[in-house]
Amino acid sequence: MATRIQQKNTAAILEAALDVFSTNGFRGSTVDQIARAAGLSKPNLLYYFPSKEAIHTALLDGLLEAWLDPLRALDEAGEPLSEIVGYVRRKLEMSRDFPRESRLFANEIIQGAPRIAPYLSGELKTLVDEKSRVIRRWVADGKIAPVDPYHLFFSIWALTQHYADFNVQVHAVLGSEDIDPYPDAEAHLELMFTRLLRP
Amino acid sequence: MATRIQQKNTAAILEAALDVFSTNGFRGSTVDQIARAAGLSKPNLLYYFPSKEAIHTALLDGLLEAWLDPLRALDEAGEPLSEIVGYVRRKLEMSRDFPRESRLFANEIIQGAPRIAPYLSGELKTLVDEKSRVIRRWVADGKIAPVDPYHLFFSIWALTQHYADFNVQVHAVLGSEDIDPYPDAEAHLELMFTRLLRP
DNA sequence: GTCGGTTTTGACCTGTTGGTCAAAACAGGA
DNA sequence: TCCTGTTTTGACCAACAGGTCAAAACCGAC
Repeated sequence: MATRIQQKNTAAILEAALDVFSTNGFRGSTVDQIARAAGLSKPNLLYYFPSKEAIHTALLDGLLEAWLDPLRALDEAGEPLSEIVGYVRRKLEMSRDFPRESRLFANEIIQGAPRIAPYLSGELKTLVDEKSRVIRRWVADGKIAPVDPYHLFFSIWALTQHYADFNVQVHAVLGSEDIDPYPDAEAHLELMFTRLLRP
Repeated sequence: MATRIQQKNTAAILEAALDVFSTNGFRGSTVDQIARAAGLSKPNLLYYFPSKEAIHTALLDGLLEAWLDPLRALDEAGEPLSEIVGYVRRKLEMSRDFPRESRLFANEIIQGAPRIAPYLSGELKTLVDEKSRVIRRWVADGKIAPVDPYHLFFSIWALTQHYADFNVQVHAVLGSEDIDPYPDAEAHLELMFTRLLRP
């Protein structure tokens, strides 16, 4: 249905918008900014998306879907500790490979989640509830040390997303733009959760 | 020097601005919004602060000072594990008692720290470098388990600030606006760092 | 090449925003 | 009470932002 030009331009717009929205927030971004970054004129951009809001929504919709995948992959049948550490690793990889998406999400939540509150208390909560039961079962079976499953998940999110959302601070404190904090971060997080959960 | 009226109004403005900036970011906030929240007219507000930028700067300056205090209190002469757990506890209390300040800071960092980059690689880095040496000494003396000091601090910041910055998500996932997540959070974090650092 | 649909653009409109200014209202001490 | 400095305000401005529109440019099938 969509022509080649349409595909190319909508992709360019979403790419540019991700850049702009993730560093300036929704209200802090302008349509002109996005248009320039996408190499289009403002009216031309508005030919592809009816409004600034629509671009933002399109980005969020795409993001929220992908956001849950790593947690979905947490397998009750697997070896508990390595399942959880694997989840941590996947989340950290997402932080490294998609930092703009992480910041887009963070911006949204910090500002009170005006547009994604239903998602949080809907899909997200449902999935977390479900996986929390898995964690509890593992604890009950003595396969991992006792832990509050909800705060376990909060910890994982906080720790992994920190490296994307606060990367400016991480680099400033480490003292060099050039070193890659992720290898050390991965080792550190693996250590943390292993020590926490080892029965 | 300042009259009673001046004191009252500048205080009201800063209080209102903290509310507005922390939930909307700098560009997302308007002077009118702040003025209304402070119970003043816009020109009246601009009689006390020369510009929107000036209000924001005043807030950040006040914040950055207080931000370092809990870390400064980390005492090399104390008992290592309880010093670190104490630091975690202080940071978590700040998250609970000053969530708007935390979000103001988070907004700033996420958006690339345009106005506080010097602080990050200056005062903050200096202090972290210093305290990292303390951590390393504790590790070398076998008083705590081996750990990367920088990533230890990142972990503490990420975990504690998460409860302020992402509190909407925390409450959505926990399922009720009314329960206070902090008691459980504190227990969880104490457990985490104890298990991580116990020699 | 021509023709229909697609894509692009310049000009424009409306509401908002940060900020100014001169004048009015309001202290409160002499 | 009056007088001087402080505080407050309504009216205003220029820049900017989101969005519209009609016309122009462009494309690919015939």
